[in-house]
Amino acid sequence: MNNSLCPESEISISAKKNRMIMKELVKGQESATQLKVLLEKPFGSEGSLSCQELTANVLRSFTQAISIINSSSADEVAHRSLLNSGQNGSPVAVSGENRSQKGGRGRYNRRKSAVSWSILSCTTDDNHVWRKYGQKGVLNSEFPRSYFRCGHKYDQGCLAKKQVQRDQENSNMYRTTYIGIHTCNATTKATHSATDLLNSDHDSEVPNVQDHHISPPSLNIKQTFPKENTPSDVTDHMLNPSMWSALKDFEPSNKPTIVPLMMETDTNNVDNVYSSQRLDMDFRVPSVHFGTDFPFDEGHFLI
DNA sequence: TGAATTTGACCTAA
DNA sequence: TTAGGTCAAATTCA
Repeated sequence: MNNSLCPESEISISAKKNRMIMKELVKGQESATQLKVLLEKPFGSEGSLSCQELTANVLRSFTQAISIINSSSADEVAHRSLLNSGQNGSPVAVSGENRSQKGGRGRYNRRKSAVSWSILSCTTDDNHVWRKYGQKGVLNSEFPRSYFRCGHKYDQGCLAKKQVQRDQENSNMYRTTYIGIHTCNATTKATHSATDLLNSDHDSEVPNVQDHHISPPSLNIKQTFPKENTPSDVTDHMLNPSMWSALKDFEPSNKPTIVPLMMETDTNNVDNVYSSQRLDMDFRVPSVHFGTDFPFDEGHFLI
């Protein structure tokens, strides 16, 4: 079996992924624009889509874009793993194997081995089907943390998970941490959203924000990469700067221009965050790692 | 009655 | 030792 990749195929796949990423980002932009229009309307005005639906669309577009970006990374890691396994490949402990006989429970791998990012939002809807598998109280937080796995874990082997917790500072908001990438191809709306589940707590006095439209939608997305991903690993899969140039130049009718704003970078260069402040929305775009030849000194985008 | 959620016990990593 | 994450039996829901 030949593991080597044809350079032409790589270019083709990369171009295709770039188009897919662009498509998702444009969809997110359109939803965000609709959201802006909706917010500027007098309260109670009818809209084609609700605030929550638009927020979910924006989130889904970015999630999909992240998935596409990181699928390249995952492919590369898997490829490297394959190559390395022939030399010094050591078996990785998998949850469920070598379990102790005590209650059928055993060791799980708690290492942060998948890409993760968190968002702060007034809704937890993201058009994925989630199954709740646990809830725990968290130290120094009055709100419990709920644990969800993808509803397609067993039928499609999707390992995506998320953790949802009410924000300590603003109990109307939910801090959702996504762990791992959806490998399932279904984005069917869950019959019961995570928000519903969280709001179903009997002792909860926080109203259901989905029903009351209390606060303007706010998304705060912060993406982190596993520590195994060195900066060089990450930059191997960065977006081509030309794509961002194209994105910057993309200006459909009635759509605001994308403008680079400020960039937040931490010292490890594995947890970069790009954000934008626009209108009354604090809207953070999942971090994307650029090469040193990236044309912008600043990396936030006004959508 | 099957599917989904809740919840306490169990386990790992720090 | 302990906080956080997961399991799985019990419970609830449709």
